[in-house]
Amino acid sequence: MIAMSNIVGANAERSRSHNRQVVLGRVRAAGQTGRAEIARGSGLSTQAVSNIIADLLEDGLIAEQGVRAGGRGLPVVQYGLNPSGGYAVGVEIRPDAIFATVLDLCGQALVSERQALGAGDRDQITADVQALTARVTAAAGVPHARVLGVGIVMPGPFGLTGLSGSGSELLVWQDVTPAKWFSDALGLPVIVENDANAAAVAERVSGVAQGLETYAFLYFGSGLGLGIVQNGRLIAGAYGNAGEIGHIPVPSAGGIVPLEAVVSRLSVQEHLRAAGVHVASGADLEAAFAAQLPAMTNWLGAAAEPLSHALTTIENLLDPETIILGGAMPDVILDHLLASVTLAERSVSIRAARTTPRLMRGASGRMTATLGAAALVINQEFTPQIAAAS
Amino acid sequence: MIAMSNIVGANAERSRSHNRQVVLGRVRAAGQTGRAEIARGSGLSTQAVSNIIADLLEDGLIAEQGVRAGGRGLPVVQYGLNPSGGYAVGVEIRPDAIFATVLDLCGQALVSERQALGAGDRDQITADVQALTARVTAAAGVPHARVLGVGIVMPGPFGLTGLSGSGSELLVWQDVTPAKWFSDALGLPVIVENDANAAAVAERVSGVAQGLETYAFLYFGSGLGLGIVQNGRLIAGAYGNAGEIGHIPVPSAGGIVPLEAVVSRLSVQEHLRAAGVHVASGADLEAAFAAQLPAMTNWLGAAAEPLSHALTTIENLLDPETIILGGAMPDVILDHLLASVTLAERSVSIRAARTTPRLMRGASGRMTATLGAAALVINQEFTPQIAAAS
DNA sequence: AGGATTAACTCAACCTTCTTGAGCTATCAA
DNA sequence: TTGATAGCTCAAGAAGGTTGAGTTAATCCT
Repeated sequence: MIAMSNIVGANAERSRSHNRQVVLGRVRAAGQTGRAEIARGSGLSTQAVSNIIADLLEDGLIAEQGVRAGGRGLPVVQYGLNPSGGYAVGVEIRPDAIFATVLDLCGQALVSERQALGAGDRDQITADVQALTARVTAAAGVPHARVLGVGIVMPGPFGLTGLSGSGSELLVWQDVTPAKWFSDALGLPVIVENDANAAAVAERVSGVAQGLETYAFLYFGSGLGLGIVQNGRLIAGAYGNAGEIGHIPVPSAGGIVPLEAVVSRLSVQEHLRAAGVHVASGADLEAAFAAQLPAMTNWLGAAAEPLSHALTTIENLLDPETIILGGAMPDVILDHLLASVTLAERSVSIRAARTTPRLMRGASGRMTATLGAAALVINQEFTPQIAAAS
Repeated sequence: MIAMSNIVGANAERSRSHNRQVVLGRVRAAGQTGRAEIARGSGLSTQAVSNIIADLLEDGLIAEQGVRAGGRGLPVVQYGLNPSGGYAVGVEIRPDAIFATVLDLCGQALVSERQALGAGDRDQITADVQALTARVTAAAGVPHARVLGVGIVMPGPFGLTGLSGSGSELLVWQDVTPAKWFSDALGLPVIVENDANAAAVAERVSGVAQGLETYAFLYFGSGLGLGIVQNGRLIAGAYGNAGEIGHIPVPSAGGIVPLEAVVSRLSVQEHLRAAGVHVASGADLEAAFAAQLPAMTNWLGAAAEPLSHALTTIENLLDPETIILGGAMPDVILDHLLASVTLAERSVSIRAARTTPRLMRGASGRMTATLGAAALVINQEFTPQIAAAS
């Protein structure tokens, strides 16, 4: 009668899988660590950790990294992640092209490729994704058995919502679950997410959010999205469309507009076009910024206030450790926005013992969504699954 | 080196506890159900479910509720929650008084009491909470062994933040974890939350959010708070202060103000006071509304737009199944607000197949936070814990 | 009406995984 | 050199879920 989320019971096998991820997660978090330390931190017995370590060594996911003497007692045999123990493929499907990349277990990018997208029909896209996946794994010299999975990024929102039309290219997927579809086509586990969520996870796997469990990523795509991470997990919303921050109302020039009407790549492009400047690429934007074109300066000035309001809203609604800005916007422009916003003086994010800044720029650059697609897979290796919705 | 959330490894015992909660959760969700149905839904074997059912029967948490024939095969032996199998105490600490209530396992309130609060020092409060807890359980005739735990509600935000001063009475707790403190004092498991979060859970246990997994509760307290539930779990933020929606900037009368400056109980009280009307209680507010005092009408008119913007923000950031309005505000006023807001025409919450309204009024009335305190305990019985932060 | 089919549930043996406690070993401190 | 400390392994044990055969009570079909 009442729907229930797909929470699943535990058994010995699932416990082991869960514990494997717990152990792997602690190895990653610590950098280098020994059995006893993991056992203390995870609530498992030393013996259990020992057995799992043996498993992980055999699978090549971790490697012995010397011995730490330091204190009293038997020295610690240390283990760390083995970057070549597993790889993830990230695929980003944009309207005009597909990007793909390969990440190792430590989040290092090995190769990245781009392929123009022809007709937008589903079978063609599927074939292109298959071909590109094969190409990047071959180029990286990664054996198929070592590929942990494929992350795929498509712009949201998902399903039929009041925002459809802005995400219209998604309509071709509506009779099948994209993750299932691609998993069948590729013969690998597949995770599908929107660009903002992927970008958020990218920063956790190899960017400025390493070690953070709760934060938000404000992603400049065609519009504006927010990837929300709480306790290391993405907040999806009831229908997978959480984080559509582009549509929140903000004050601008005396009126109220959707945030992405004044803070987004499309918005700056239109602003420049109205002034007779045509920008197509990120380089064009960077040039316009460097030249201090009045249209660019105006746009930046107009963006600061609505952006500040959005940041205040994020801070007070989500209480993140930090907010990260990134995506398809040149770093210099992101830095300028970072410097020009006013962070609220009344906010739950003001605390004496802060260790991270309230606002940061993402480290992954323009490929952040593609990297994030792969990072979703890597991140899942470290994120225990029992009791989590799938 | 990198902090890690307290995710814990699984073992046989913890698996059993997890599975118990899964089974109990399914019994609750279904109302009445049999072993095989639970097994199918939970990924456990019939035998495992059978053993757990036997446990739950012995503990009195469920009871046999007849047999369902219907289809082919052996008729289903059905089980449902046994309301008298377990109870939860809810305590709400307000600046001037303490409220307490007892809820049975089905979320039914048995007794509620109030006690004036004298000096605000910690030991006095603790003694008062102890006394009141003993009083309500005695009044409800609940044996100590059947009390599952105590939920305690104190106004947020927690810790030292940029909002301190508004929640200054919390400062007395800062050298000790309140949950640990009260747990030691009461000899029972204790959950501490803020009022908005408790109210959100109250609606899930016995209000309009039954069966919902992802929603938000906009709580009128002294200020304004938002309880955010995702997949049946509260979103706390990095420091437990998520949902401080009162501080998000909204447009009002041409300017930008914090939401709770125009939409909150304090705001309406000040608005009326400025017009010479003194309101102290909810009944006073109701009278002012019934009398259609101009000050009240003005306030309602002025509240609609900022509230609408806040709702649009919630919808697009969190993609909830619904947003619930409730708390310390008379139902008639909440209903008026519900009717007067304009829900955005561009929102991820617009979908063809909606089964719940986008906006609802809470069912728990003015005691919602106290009930919610107890509901936190009840809710925990049904929420699997492995892999969840504590 | 009566056998076939279906589905829920139980029983008992088995399997996986974690825990426990004894024992070994390498380091530091006295 | 000896004792204390702490990491780690070994082997036995315990907890709990799974499996497959068997029982029971309905409906379906001839």
